[in-house]
Amino acid sequence: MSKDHRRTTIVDVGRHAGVSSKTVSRVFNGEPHVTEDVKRRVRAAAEALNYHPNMFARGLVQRRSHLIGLVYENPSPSYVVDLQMGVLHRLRDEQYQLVVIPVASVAEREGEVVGLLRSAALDGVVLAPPASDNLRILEDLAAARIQCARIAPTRLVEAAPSNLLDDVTAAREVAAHLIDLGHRDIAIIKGDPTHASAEARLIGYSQAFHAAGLSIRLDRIESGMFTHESGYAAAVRLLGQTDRPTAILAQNDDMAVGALIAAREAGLTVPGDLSIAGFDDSEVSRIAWPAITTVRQPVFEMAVAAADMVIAQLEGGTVEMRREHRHELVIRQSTGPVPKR
Amino acid sequence: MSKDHRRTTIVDVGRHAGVSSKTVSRVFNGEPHVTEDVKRRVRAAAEALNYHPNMFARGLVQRRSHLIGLVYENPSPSYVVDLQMGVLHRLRDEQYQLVVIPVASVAEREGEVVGLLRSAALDGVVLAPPASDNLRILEDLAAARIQCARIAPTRLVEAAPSNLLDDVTAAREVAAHLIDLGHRDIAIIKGDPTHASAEARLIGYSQAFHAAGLSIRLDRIESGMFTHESGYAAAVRLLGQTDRPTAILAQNDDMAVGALIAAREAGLTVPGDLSIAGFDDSEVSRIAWPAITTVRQPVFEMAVAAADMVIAQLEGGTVEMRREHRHELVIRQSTGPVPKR
DNA sequence: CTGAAAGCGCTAACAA
DNA sequence: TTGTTAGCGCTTTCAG
Repeated sequence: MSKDHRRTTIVDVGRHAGVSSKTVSRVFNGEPHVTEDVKRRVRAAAEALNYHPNMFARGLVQRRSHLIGLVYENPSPSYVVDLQMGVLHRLRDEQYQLVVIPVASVAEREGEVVGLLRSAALDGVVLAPPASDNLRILEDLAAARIQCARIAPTRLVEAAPSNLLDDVTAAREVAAHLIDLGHRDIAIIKGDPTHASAEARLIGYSQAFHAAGLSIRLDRIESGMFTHESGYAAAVRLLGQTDRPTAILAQNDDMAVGALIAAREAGLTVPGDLSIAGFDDSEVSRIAWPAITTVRQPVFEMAVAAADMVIAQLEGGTVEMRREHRHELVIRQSTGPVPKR
Repeated sequence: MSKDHRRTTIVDVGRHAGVSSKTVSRVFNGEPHVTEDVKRRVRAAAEALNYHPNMFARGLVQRRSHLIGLVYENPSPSYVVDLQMGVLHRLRDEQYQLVVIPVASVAEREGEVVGLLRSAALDGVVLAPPASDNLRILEDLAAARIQCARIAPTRLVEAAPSNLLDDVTAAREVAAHLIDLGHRDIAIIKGDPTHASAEARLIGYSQAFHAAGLSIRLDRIESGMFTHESGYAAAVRLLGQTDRPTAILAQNDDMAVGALIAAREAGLTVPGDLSIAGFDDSEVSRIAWPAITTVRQPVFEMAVAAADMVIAQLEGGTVEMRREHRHELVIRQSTGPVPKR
């Protein structure tokens, strides 16, 4: 009755079409040396029998799953969305599917990550920060022969195909923008310290400060985690002080929005009383009011390029080992001249 | 040299541990009747040989990929994020991976969807709207023996495990809220008409209008696509008229935010000159300024429950066939009393 | 241009 | 408690 009647296989299709199973295989793999007539008959038979190739059997011999992973940590939803959309954009109309691999804390479980990828039989992965900077993961990946491409790594750039971004310069530019507006007392909300970009951006800020002859005050640096809430909390701490800064540099847009809300609750107008700048140019920076001054990071484009690099490796084409992406200062309404005393 | 030296298999592990391959298989599958000592030896051997099970071989005999798909259309990023986070939350620490299957237009390619799932060898899928309402897809899924669970379907509720939401009542409640505030001229921005919820919400609105003795004006209904931009465009059309409405009901939060921006550009204050309400309670509704009055749709919880239903089917447990989820009117700052003449 | 045989790495069913 | 045998459905040789 409910006996699991065997799925239809290439053998069935072959019999139905009057050819051998191997010929059916040839047709389905687009191999040459098959008569048009045979092709047609095989296709018709497959259609009639509702045949669908079995990925396991195929994968077992070819060692290919046609699955590509995207490894990321979770902090900023808007960043993750851009990332995914980029990879999916490149994968569209391509014979690959995307498996999402969120990792709670790459730093804490670097040893397990590749095991996970391996057990999912992924052909390749796109590594977003901070996994893209993790040496252990790169090594394990190589050992497991899983192809990869990296998004915004900050070191070991030659180790694997990389999509680079000049975080330091970008950070310097936003900071310089605030300084140009006359700000001298600028606070910083740092991102998750396990992400190398947190350090890189801090360096960029400090270069701008230095160039303007400003000294960096450590008590003006608060730590966040790239999340909305952490940005809010950090801003509350900064604005609670009696001598509050006149501007805040947040290391991403989500934290900048958090700071914006904290400022609003503290009765401060932005940018009248306080200027706020973010980083990323994610959707929230445009939706917020006032819209947030930020640095555009071409996340979508980097994700497209990374997916492209993975596919190129898989298909054996020529692989671009590094690609530089350009940032861009985006001045919106959240930054303005320093308030007069 | 670069000869692809054979991967290590259970046979190798068995030899190394002095047992048969079947015993190794037993250990790796946690089957009973294996001595502790043997287990230990096998584990050690596997470790020493850096053995990793081959998913293809396993899948070939067990017919299981341990892959679960999430099928959705693309309109609202915040909705998709909640959806994914919910499914991933349930899958965490579970032996399943998530494959994301964005479909540009379910209506246009309903015939291809299941073929796609099939070729990715998915064990089960979570269907988000509008796929969750698509009969053809449900049928194909059944034929392909792919388990599924649905998010917010509006019909054929018995056809497959469903997570239900009372869209009509929810819509009626937001509309009633505006009417209570004194609004009599309320415009509507509809969502994508291929999503059944667009119709359901419109009906809810109209019931509230009717109960208040208001007639629904067709020229006050604009069509959007659930996207930010479409909401903006629709609002521009509505506000361009000389006798503009005093309130707007947008069928989701992204479109509400679009309307908010259009209002701002038109020099209108919200809610002073114009009230705006959304739908979903997605993150943007909280971030926007003023924060948007909306109806909370427990997307995350529905996604968790749907993933749970899929897993239950896969593991052969008892499967909940329907689960009702509660909405909640969330009043924020974007709605207020009707402006005085 | 097409087919036959062998085997990918694993587990189900049975035997010992 | 452990091992043996026989495939799962496909592709890779190698012959015809």
